Amino acid sequence: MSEARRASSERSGASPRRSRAELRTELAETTRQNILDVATQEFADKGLAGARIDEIAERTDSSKRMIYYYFGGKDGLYRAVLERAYAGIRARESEQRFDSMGAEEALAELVRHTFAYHDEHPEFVRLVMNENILRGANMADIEGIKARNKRVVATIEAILARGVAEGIFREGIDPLSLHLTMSALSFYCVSNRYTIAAGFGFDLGKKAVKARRLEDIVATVLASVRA
Amino acid sequence: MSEARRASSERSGASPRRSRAELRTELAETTRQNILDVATQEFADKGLAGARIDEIAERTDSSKRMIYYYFGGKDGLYRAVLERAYAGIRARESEQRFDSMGAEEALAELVRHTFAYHDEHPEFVRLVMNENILRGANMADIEGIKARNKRVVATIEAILARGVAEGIFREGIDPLSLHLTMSALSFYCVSNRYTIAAGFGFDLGKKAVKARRLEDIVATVLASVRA
Amino acid sequence: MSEARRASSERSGASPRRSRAELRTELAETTRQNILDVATQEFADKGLAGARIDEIAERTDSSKRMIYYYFGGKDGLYRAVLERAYAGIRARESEQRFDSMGAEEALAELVRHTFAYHDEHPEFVRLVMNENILRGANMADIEGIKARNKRVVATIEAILARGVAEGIFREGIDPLSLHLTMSALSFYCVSNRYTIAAGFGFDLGKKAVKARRLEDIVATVLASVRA
Amino acid sequence: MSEARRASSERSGASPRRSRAELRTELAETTRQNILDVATQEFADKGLAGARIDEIAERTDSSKRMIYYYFGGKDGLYRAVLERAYAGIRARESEQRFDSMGAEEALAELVRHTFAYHDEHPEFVRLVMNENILRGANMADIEGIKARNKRVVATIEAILARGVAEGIFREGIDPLSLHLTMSALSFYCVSNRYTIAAGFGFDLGKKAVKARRLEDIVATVLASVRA
DNA sequence: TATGAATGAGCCTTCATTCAT
DNA sequence: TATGAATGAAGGCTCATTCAT
Repeated sequence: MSEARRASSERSGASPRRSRAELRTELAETTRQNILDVATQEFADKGLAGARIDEIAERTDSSKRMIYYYFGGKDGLYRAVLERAYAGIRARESEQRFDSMGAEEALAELVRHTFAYHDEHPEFVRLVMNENILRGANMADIEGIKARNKRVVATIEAILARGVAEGIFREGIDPLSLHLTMSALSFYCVSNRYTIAAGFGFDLGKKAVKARRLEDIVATVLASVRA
Repeated sequence: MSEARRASSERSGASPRRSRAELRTELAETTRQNILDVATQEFADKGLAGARIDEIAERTDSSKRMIYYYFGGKDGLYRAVLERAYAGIRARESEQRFDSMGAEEALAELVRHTFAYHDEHPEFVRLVMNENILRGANMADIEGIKARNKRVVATIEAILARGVAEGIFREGIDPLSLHLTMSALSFYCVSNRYTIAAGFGFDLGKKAVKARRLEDIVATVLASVRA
Repeated sequence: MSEARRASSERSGASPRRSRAELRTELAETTRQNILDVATQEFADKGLAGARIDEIAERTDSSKRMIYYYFGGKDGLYRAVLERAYAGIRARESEQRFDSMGAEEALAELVRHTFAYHDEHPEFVRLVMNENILRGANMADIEGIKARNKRVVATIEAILARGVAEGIFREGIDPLSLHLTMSALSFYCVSNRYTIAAGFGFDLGKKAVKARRLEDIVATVLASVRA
Repeated sequence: MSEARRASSERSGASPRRSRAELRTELAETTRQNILDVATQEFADKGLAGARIDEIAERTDSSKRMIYYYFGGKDGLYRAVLERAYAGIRARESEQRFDSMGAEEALAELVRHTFAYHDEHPEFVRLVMNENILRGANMADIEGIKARNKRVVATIEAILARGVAEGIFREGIDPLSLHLTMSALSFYCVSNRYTIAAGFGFDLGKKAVKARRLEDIVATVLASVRA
């Protein structure tokens, strides 16, 4: 049993008896996820145009035929990868709760969380970069993305409202604009890591460098909203 | 007369008499620049892997063979394009003078200038995105890039110092970190325009939207340095 | 049915039932051999640099793509061709038995056999010529070639020993040197056929001319070893 | 002044006064010879198909244009190279005199001379190999080659006749066949040097190995004619 | 479902050769 | 005569995709 399949089994638990149909479905799902895992790495690494179906297939536990069987082709696979990547960030963010904190603390936490997500998921960042290279050609196919984003903006809006009520935030701040600021500052640290390193000798891959930068980002965001 | 050739003629002036060798050299330079112009668009549009030599050649005033004659191959052409793109931003920034303004005004101007450069040169932004996809593989070949960046950081440092002297800026602000903030906020508006549009229904391609966003960015940067 | 496929069928015999995998493997082997057949002719005809992959592919029962699938590229194909050519001469020579004859008769037979092999396999001769033009760049990759040659030299050594025992051969003859003499005289008749024809009006392609030349070669070799 | 041109000047002597036309002719001849020198190396090294006009031009004291001016193209250059190579061996052999020696000594000398020429002119050997790969396509264009060869055969014939008169050689030996034997044994040591080295671990590039082989060849040839 | 074999279109590159000054 | 620039044809190779068993 391959590592991927074992991991999948554990994930799904080892319920003693399942029907054949169930097992088949689970196997198929395992195969799908395994392909998506590999494809995510490849597309994130080299972009859509640079990735190779053959290479993806080879690093998979299954075969090239399965890619076509499950995803129809390279583009379909890419779309599935992109969709799952967006689903990932959605899942995570929905877990977060900022209601119990003060507005400033909540906003700082949100910045830290945003930064961390980008930092821990460079493959997501790189997929988004690639999708922008493609001028967002596949974004329409992704369901629920606007809904999720609205929730994020609403979260920010709520925090801003609390801050205004607390008398510590300015009024009239556009929550979407603030979201873009937070995203831009987080995204850029990952997306442009290599040209920054080459251009400034400033390596954002290093933990300490990253931590310092994060604190500057938090300070910047907070400063931008303070009354 | 193609745009490229006209540009070249203007560049060289209209000196009444030139030697054969000079004319030949100029013609060659015209060809080179024309190829670079087209290649810049293509690489910016589709990335290194996605661009097609055939397509570049076709849109050129010369032929595919000339690309190999002057640039050795696809990679060589890409490197030349990247290098010229960085040379462009360097040339422009060196023209700027902020000495005559007050610190706050100077910083605001610098932000606006940075934003404008990115906005007016999406091909530069996209080339940098692509180069980051390639993990900066070709950055080492670009001369003078660190020197230019040091100058930019020095400019910021000077403004910060003036602001501290004027009593309006905080002390201890890292000029490189501030530069990254300014760059990130400007870069992101161009680089992630498409996923932002699809994800938020927020079109940063529109003039008014862009202007509003710029003012938020200026405000954010200023807020981050104020005493 | 193409010649290559028929040959393959005969080789594999006509066992009534085979598994799918076996059939697939056999089909693949047929394709491989067919490509090698055609490529052998082309490389022998025009050398490595002069041969054209397109032309080879066209004369094949399969396609250009398959050449890359099985052999990786032009060089890989050339190496496979060279290896099979050497394997061919090895297979044939191992069949020969000279033990039952007198030493002189055995040596004469060996010369005739060597001559005949070169005569009947001009493509082998021309491949070896080409490989020498390449300064033996691909010889290292060919397995078993030294072992085979040692056997050939050992055969000669045995014949020489018998001849000495019979009192008809001189002592102290180097078997490798004698092998080179036999090879040179045989090889040259094929390798230099065209310049000999043009230079002397002496056509070694004609049967009678060839036969006369062979007898001179046999006589020369025998004379060189006689006591 | 390039090395080649200087060498040429010295060769032609430094006669105090020459007309412009003479000088121009000499310069042209120098250019021609320089191109031929370089082309000989390249064609001998890589064969007609493997040699590159660009590379030849680059290693020349003049330019690519001159190759086309003087030789019409790649094929014309190749033919000129081949012709000059044959002219070279002709020039050298005509210097030889064997009349003053005994028949056996003369024959041995002729063998040694033949061997030495091949050994010292591997580029000639390799050009002939290549020409045979081309099936002698360019041999018809070479003038005087048959005449030269007749002279060589006549020389052998004369030596054989003397040997018969001396009572030491057999009657009825075909001088052309003997010439082929001598040529084959000499040619093969150079032409097949690389496959011999790889196949037998026997390096005919080494002086001592070569000398031993030469003595075997001399012995073989003499044995083949002895009464 | 799964696998190795096969495919055709198209990509990057190179070549011998000619042009323009 | 000489030189750098230019060219079209073709060469080697790779890609995403489909077939056959």
